[in-house]
Amino acid sequence: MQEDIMEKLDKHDLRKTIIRKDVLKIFVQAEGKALSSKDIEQALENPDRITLYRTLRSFEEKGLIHQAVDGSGTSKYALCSEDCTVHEHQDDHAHFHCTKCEQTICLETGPRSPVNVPEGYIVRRSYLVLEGLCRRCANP
Amino acid sequence: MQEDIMEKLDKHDLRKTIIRKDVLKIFVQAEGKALSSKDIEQALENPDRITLYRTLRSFEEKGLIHQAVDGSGTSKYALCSEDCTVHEHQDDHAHFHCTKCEQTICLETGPRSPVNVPEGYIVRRSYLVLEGLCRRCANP
DNA sequence: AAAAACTTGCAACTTTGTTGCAATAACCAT
DNA sequence: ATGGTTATTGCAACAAAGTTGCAAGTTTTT
Repeated sequence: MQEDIMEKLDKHDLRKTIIRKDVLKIFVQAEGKALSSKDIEQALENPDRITLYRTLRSFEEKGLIHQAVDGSGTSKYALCSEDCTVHEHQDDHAHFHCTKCEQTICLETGPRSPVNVPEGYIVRRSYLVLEGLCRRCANP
Repeated sequence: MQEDIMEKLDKHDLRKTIIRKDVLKIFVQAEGKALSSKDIEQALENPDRITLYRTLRSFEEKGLIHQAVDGSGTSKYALCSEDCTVHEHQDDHAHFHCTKCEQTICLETGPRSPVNVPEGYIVRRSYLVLEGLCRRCANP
C-alpha cells in the first residue's frame, strides 16, 4: 500500500515529498469520499495550509484527484479513477452531498443523456449533484 | 412593472424596503441570468455589502430566488419560477456556466432520468451544471 | 400616532484561498 | 555517493466572500 502510493506519485509525475505521500494516503483511505482542504488539515495535524492548497492543485493538475462540485460552497476533491490523465479528466460520475453531515461521495453512474443547450453554446463538461441525506443521517 | 415588484414582495411576505425593491428589479431585468452578490453590488452603487447578503438570504428563504450551483465557487442566485413557495423550491432546471465570461444562465430543461443512489440514501434535490462556452464567448 | 416587529448599517471577525520569495528537499547525471 | 538543477516548502502578507452582534432606523400593525 505504501508502494501503491509511491507508484501513483511516480506515474503522475509528482515528486515524493512527505506531505504528498500523507495527503495521497488520506485520499486512498477515504475510498470515494470527497475531501475538503479542511478535512485534510484535520486528518494531518498542522500541515502548512498553503502547502496543502498547492498540493491539492498539483494533484488535480496531474490527474490524481478531481474536484467534486457539490454545491456546498467549498472545494472538495476525490481520488480519480485509474484512467484520468494529466490532460483530461474522465470523472463524469455524479456526486452525492449530504446536507446534514456535509459529506460528499462519488456515485457510480453511467453516461447521462445529453441536455439541450441554446444554439451556439459549447458544452465541455457537466456536473450532476444529488443532495439529500446519506444512510447514516437518514436513519438515526 | 414597478407594481409587479411590489406584488412579488407582498406575495412572498417581504417588507418593501428600498434595497429589496432595487435588488428584485435587477433580478427581474436579468431574465434568467444568475447573479452573484458582486454582480448586484456593481449594478447598485455602493449598497451595504452585509445588507445585500441578508437581502439575498431573505429572498431565498421566502422563495423569491434560488441558488444556482455552477461550480464557480461563489454563490449565484436567479429568480424563481412563479410556483416556488416558501417551503419548497421547484427549480429543477439545469444551469449553464461559461468558463470564460463566468456568466451563468438557467436552462429550460425537462425532468431528468433518475440516478441510482445507494440503499438508504434520500435524495431531496439535484443540480445539473453544464460548463463550457456561451454563444458570445464561443464565437468571438 | 404609538407600539411592535423587522431591517439596516457599522465594526469586528472568520474562513477560504492566493502571491512572492528565500530556504530547503528531491531528482538526475556523473 | 556528490553536486548541480529544478521543484517544493514554509513564512508573511494580502484579498475575497461571508457571518455575527448591536444600536439606530423603517415598516407594519393596532
